[in-house]
Amino acid sequence: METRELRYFIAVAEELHFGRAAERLGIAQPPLSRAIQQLERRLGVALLDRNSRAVTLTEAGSVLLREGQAALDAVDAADRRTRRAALATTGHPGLVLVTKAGASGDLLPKLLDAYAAEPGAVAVDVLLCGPGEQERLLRDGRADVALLHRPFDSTTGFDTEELCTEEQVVILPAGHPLTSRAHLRMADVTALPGLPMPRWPGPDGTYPDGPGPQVRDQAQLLQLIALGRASAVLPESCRAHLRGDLATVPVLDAPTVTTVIAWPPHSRSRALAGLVRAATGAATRVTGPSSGATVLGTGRGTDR
Amino acid sequence: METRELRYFIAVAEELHFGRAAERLGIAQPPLSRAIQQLERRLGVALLDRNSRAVTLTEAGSVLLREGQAALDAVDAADRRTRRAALATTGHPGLVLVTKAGASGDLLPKLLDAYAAEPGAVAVDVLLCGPGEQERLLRDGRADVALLHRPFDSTTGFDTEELCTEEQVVILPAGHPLTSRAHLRMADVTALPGLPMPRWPGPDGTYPDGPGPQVRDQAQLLQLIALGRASAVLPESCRAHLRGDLATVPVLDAPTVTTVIAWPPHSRSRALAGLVRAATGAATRVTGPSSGATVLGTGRGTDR
DNA sequence: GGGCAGCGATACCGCCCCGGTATCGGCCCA
DNA sequence: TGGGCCGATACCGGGGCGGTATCGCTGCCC
Repeated sequence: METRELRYFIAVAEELHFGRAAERLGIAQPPLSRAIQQLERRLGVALLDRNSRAVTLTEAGSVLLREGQAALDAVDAADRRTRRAALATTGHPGLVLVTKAGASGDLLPKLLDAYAAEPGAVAVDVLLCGPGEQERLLRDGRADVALLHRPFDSTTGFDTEELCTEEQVVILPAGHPLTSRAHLRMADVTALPGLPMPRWPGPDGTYPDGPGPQVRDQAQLLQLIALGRASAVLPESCRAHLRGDLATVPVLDAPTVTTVIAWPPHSRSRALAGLVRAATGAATRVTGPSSGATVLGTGRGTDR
Repeated sequence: METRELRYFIAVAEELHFGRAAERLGIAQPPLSRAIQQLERRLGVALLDRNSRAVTLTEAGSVLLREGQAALDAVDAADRRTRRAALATTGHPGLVLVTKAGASGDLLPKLLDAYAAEPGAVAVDVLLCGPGEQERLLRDGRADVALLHRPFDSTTGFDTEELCTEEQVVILPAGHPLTSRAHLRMADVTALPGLPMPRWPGPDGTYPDGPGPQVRDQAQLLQLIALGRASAVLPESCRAHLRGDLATVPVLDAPTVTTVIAWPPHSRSRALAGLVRAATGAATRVTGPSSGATVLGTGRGTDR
């Protein structure tokens, strides 16, 4: 199976329309029809049902859609990481680290400084993105390593190393009555009158229905809170860079947030290994030597 | 980048010899040379150093070797799983479960029975393989789901669900002096005179240097132990089907073995989800409802 | 109900690219 | 210095890819 065939099939499977898929691919419709037929013939599998007037996926077709997307991501990753590895010897962007905008406020600079101080360190580009986008970037090679936050981000499919854990606090407008309290519970803050929790976009970029303002990043969120239009529960480290018109109160029963460093399990480059080592070192220095940073490697036993 | 180019490059990168790589690929050498040159030109990256008389990988080349192998595995997986999905509607092998030969003696039949009893269950093929092979099979689509045993198997890159945990025992020839002991420690069994631990093949199929007989599977191992040529530490569940000429003694400080069910994180087919559900159910019934089987899903939070 | 529009399939054609054979050029070794 | 090994180059033939033109089918609408 060639990647060209996969790209073609995925375009048709997503559009469910040969004409639009061909346009998206920048080719004419007849070669696309023929390519899909060839793919089906070579696989010996019907991928699409063409009851004229409607194209639908068969069971096998939806399997190929999911698996093919993963495969194309892997091919893209190979391309991008190879290019980056070549540039790293002469130019700059040796590694790309991705994290959510606004998160890990003080950990990230410490981590970067610690790695930069290592011998043989390469330049690290930092990529900031919205929630839920990191996994995709890591999978298709636009990033090499990510800072993820359990339990909000899924870490499945990646190697991870824990860096630190923290409690969460609720962010409120300065002067809000609840800011006088020493601590709160989730039940106190989930349905604050006039201060709904915001809505974040899903993986497809659309917003779920419901109350609360739509936000894309943390800056938007904080501004809305300062305006008295929303509230939010965030890891306590966000207090370090908070604006003066906001206040925080610990939330006792909010889930603990664990920051982990994550990377694709097969790509154990020298540069990446160094960054991970620097990260765990920096984290132990932040949180104290006895917490954070699990050291147990991922080595296979010599046994069964 | 086309999969043909990737296959060609990987062949050359592994052989480090254009002639042999071409032979392995079933083509002549000149088209192969040209294809690699085109690939390098299109990427704008030198992948190989040809100091006549020796071909070596550049830094970028070794990145492409690793990433390309992962990408080709993903493409192969897409191919195989699509074919299997199509056959499942009419024919037999709906899911392929892989586990190490000899392991999970009583859990596996319970799991299969529990799943077969579910409505809409598809046929499950069971594939037995040697240690360390399961991850590869899962990655390239020859299997859909695996039973892995931490800490021996690496679970990185997969979604997992814990099924059960067990202590380990040492397997000795019946009549060995130590069999009279109620329990032992690792220090007692690592260097038994005349009964060395066996050597298992590495990922590349070769055996590490050192003492001890070479074994490929559990049957070979048990026969060697019965002959008084080896000893081994295995999970206690292996006692269920042990031959009469072998004896076991618990090893108190051997690492606890956790059996997990693992699958590629992106392939959440209906059939697979059913099998995982049946597996966790069967495991809770085996180990008691309060242990085993973590229920916490991998869902992304709506928050960041 | 017949014309029409939309959509995928088919037919045919030209060109590029892949793979093959023959050969060259450099290097090590005898 | 000649021979052998190995990768690169030159050149050729065929298959496949992509393009245009057209067909066949099916709802829809006047």
